[in-house]
Amino acid sequence: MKSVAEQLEIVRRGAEQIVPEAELVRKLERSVQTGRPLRVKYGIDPTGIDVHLGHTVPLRKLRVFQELGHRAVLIIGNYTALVGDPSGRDQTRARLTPEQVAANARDYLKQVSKVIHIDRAEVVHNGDWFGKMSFLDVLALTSKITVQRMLERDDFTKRFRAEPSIPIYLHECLYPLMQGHDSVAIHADIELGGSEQLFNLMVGRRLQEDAGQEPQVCLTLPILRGLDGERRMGKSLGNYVGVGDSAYDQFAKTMSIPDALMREWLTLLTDRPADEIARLADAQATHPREAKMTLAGDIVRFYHGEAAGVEAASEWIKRNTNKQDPSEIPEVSLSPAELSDGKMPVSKLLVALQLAPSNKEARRLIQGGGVTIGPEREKVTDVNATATVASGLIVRVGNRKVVRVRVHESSEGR
RNA sequence: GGGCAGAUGGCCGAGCGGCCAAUGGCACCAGACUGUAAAUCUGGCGAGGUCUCCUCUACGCAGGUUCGAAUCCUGCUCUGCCCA
Repeated sequence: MKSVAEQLEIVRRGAEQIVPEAELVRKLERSVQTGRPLRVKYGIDPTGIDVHLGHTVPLRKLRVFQELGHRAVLIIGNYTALVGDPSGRDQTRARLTPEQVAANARDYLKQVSKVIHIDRAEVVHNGDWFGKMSFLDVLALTSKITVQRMLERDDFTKRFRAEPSIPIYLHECLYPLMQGHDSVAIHADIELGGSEQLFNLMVGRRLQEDAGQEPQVCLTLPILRGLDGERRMGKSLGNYVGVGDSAYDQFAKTMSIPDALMREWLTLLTDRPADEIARLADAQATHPREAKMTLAGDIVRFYHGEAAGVEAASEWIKRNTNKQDPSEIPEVSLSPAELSDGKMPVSKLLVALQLAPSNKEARRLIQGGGVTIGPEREKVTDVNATATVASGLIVRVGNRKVVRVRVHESSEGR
């Protein structure tokens, strides 16, 4: 086991706040002396499907604790998911049905296992204890916190003060209590969370103290900003890189982030040491494109392995720097019945190939000069143009969407 | 329970009887530039068509007034504020 000082340094990396840090030191000291690992809690609510890089920031920290010999306790918030955490939101979350939650939870675990050592983690569902609570138990829990305290929460305050104010439902106020109670249930030593979670984490401390437990240390991590470099990474914002994305997608998406975001991503998503990150993030020392490729490579390697990282990089160069067609062009089948005399209007072709959502949109794309056809990349300029269509014909919209046509040989339905 | 205000396209937000598929901003798509970065510029941004024009659907829901409604009236649903 590493020394307290060493552990502290590793744990601190990228962390936003550790409250109170002195207690963390004490817990680590005791752990080193007794050889007993700390219980590090991280909870997720199975509300969506895609785990993205934003989620991996705390998950990576959890992994770090595992590698230092501590115990990861992963809480699947199957019960809290029914409430919906208001944190970091300015709106009420949609509530899910228990069936959806169960399905999501399974999916989550699979994805999460790409980041943490799942076989060494303790996985618990908070429905196990919340499902058994009586109304009296709930009342006891709610009597532990005042409305005033609840309103201290930044997001509640904002919603309360907004003009016109945004509704805050009572069940949302229960969320922090539930999350806090989880800490009591599992005897957490440390709880990880995004920086917007601080309030919830602190409630955990309070409830643990109340229950006669040693309160947990709260470790918050910055909220990762998404591809747009502005807003937090999120599925609903469409600015995310999923851990389940293909190697190429992860690479390409990472390459599209604003330069200003690189330092943040390097710090939170890679294991590179601080001095190296400083060098990579300095445009004088490293060409930003090279730095970004290093970052993208790191990310892809983590999820897809060494070979995939190299391949994604060369594919990216091929497509973007050299402006060539991708190595693998998806094929789309076309029935001969759609052709007349082996031809069809280009606008309809785009719709049939699902390169445009509607005929109208297809025409706009042609007008905009975004449509090219064939190996010579002949630009289609006439909205009413007709193309001779045969298997193997390559159709492009913009620089990203490319499709190869395949015309069925037989007109038999299949 | 009562009073007042509000609900408009992915979001914000104008319009307040015809010229409204609805000003503007954001987001998004395509083009130029480029490092698929940023910034900037151009065009587009409900759907269908025989596509310089026509048709359909749409301004919370359901009715009504009118030659004509996002705009007026009635009821309903939801939200905020105030009072009880």
